[in-house]
Amino acid sequence: MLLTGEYINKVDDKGRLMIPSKLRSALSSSQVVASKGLDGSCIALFPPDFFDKTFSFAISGDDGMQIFSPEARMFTRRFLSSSQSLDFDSSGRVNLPQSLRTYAGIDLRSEVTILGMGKYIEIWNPEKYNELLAADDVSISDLGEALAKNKRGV
Amino acid sequence: MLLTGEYINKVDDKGRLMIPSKLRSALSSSQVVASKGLDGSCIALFPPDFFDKTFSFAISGDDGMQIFSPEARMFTRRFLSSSQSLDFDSSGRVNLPQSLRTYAGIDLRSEVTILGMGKYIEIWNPEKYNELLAADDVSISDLGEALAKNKRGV
DNA sequence: TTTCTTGCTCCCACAAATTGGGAATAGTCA
DNA sequence: TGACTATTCCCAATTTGTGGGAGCAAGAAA
Repeated sequence: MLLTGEYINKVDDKGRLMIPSKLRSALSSSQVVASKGLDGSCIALFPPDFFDKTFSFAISGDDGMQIFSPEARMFTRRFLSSSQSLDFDSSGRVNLPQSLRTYAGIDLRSEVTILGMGKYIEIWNPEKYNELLAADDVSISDLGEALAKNKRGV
Repeated sequence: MLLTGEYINKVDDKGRLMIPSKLRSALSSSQVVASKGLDGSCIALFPPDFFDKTFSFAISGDDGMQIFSPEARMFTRRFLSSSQSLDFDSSGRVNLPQSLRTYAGIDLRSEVTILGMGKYIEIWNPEKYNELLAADDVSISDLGEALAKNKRGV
């Protein structure tokens, strides 16, 4: 099921964040893998099976040869090493690790923007998120048109 | 069946909006997908199959490779992440998510303009809608002529 | 003009989601 | 080793969401 919707929630004073129930039920898993986001300073949460399928090529690869690839090693260092799996507590909250919170600029007791990105979730400091949107002011319509064209071309 | 007509309805104090029965019956579905509108700050409601066909290319697909496209990620963030599917309740109401209401400037207990847009529905803050119309005062006839010419050209 | 039907609004009750706090466990430092 | 701090887990209270129903209004038919 697709993860969609935009939500604003607050990190509590223990570093816990409530994941909205709509996202939780779309996840159909009591775990997520948290890591640095691919764009800018945010936190990404992946369903475990999607994470494995999508990123594990960098470390394993069927033949195990990726260990001789400098790019794969760098990707691992910059991205995979920051990832860890998190469990939901009985109220649907996850404990965001200190290191990722620092990376994303998310303090205790602060608000965050939670984005359903289809296959995964992004968690943003609201100000940083707005900066990202403002930095790139192509209209939604133009962006979609370009993408659709590109897709047809491929 | 085409979605047509212009209606004024009121959002109730729980954020629910009655969709006029003419639009509901033209939809022939007990669900819609709500998202940010493509022009300006409004809410768009799409029949689910139309939405999937038209927009979800950026997030669906089992290969997950779109996750490595920065453009696809940006499109997802700006447009798809705001989308959620909504069910009609037994009285023909849908619950407009807080984030979309904020985006469109629609408060609880306020009036909205509902537009049948052929394949989909737009929901506007009436003032913003009037501003849009006023800002772009090309005649309907000229608009139609330009569109028709464009179509032939392609 | 009256009656009937359908759509709409408002209100209430139940269910689920969310929040906050407290107890227990694990970890750290002196 | 003991005390202190941090972390995890769980429970209870509150808030919010959801669905249903009654009543009103508007329009159609007789």
